[in-house]
Amino acid sequence: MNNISEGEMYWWRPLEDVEPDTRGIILFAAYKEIHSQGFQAASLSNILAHTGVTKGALYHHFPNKTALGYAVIDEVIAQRIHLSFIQPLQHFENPIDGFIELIRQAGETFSITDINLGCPLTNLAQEMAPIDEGFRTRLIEIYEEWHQSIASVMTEAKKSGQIIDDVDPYTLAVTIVATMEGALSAAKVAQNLDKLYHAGSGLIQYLQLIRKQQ
Amino acid sequence: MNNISEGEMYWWRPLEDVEPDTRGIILFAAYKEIHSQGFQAASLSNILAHTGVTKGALYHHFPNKTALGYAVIDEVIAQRIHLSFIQPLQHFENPIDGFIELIRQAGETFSITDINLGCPLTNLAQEMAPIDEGFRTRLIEIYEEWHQSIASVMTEAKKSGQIIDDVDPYTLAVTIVATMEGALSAAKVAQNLDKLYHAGSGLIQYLQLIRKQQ
DNA sequence: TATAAATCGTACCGATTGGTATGTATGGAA
DNA sequence: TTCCATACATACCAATCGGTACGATTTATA
Repeated sequence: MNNISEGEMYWWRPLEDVEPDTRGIILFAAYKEIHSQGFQAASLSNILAHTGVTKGALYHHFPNKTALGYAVIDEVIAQRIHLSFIQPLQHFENPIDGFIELIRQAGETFSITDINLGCPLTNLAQEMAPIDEGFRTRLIEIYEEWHQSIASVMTEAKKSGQIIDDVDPYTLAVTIVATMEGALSAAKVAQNLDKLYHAGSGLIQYLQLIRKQQ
Repeated sequence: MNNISEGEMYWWRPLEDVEPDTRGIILFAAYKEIHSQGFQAASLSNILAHTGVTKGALYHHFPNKTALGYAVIDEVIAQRIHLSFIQPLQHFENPIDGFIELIRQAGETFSITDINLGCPLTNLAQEMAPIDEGFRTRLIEIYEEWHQSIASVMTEAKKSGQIIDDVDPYTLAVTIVATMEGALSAAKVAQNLDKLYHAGSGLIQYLQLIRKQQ
């Protein structure tokens, strides 16, 4: 019931403790570098310096910087969004309660480091969507899956009479994600959690208001 | 009432038709370059190539690239946010109706170019807030003014019994801005206006629900 | 008109960038 | 043992970056 296992929300931490091969080392170092610096400002030299891997190894596993960026999305970011925000939806018995709990947990689980770095998905989307179509298609795919997952949960909730009739599930899904991302964005700029709490409780109020009273 | 004069919403267009001096030419070219490329990726050479101004002129008016970026915020972006989003609030006689109209007009006024480029405030905030404190302080100042303006309007609306009691004006303000920015962000990635409409109507529904029925 | 200050133009610089060329070490298949 | 692909390591490259030095020219002031 609405549980998120500990630590999954932390964006910069490795998800698994298996000893990674060279490719995996590069990939996660690139993820961290891109997350903190952005893709364009991400320096291959920095990645190599942090890992001890040489440039020859990097260009053996990835044809160029762009391909490395694509791999980071496909093999790191997509997985994290799925694990932290999409999978938990499936365990909701009541989506309104579930979302409220999800938002509350996010407020508690996010560290100030996470806030300052921002959501890796939003960061990359904002930076790279207008510039590179390969990035954009990969990123909208993640967003679309997220939207659809929320929408389907809300459709079920509507059928079972948990939320009021004049709510379009997909519209609600897009709105929820937009507000959550806007909240994280505001917190990132302010460098504290207050804005996150405010926008979070505003979103919770919205959710409470669309709940059908019986 | 609730009118936004035409064109003000368009982000890349000059606001006034006065013949600008060299400094003004550089400033607006820098604004466009930064808006489309981001600050770090913004190339001084590009700005010079687009304007015909030489590097000597640029470094006569601005000590370095960072100072140019600060000036763009102080003298271009702040003005635009104020004109497009803060000033219109003052003419609301009913803030709920006003906001709904503001959102509707935004949906009609924004061009696809505006959407693809994204909100200049959000773009800079996301990119530069974690990196440069000078950028960050300038940007949160704009956000804070925006939040406070909405909050004060909502406080009045609450006093006059237009919105329900269990609404905190400042919380509402942060939520509205977060949702609007998240909506623009989503539309930017999707490169179409659908997501903007969805998140917009979701926000409108929220505003309708906090309206006090009499 | 003389002088100083403001406003540029041009040429150059060191640093960093992503990318490449080429060498070497290793491990399994024939 | 021979062979060959995989997996690196090292050295180098052209391009671009922000920034500076300094000369030239225009404008304001006295």
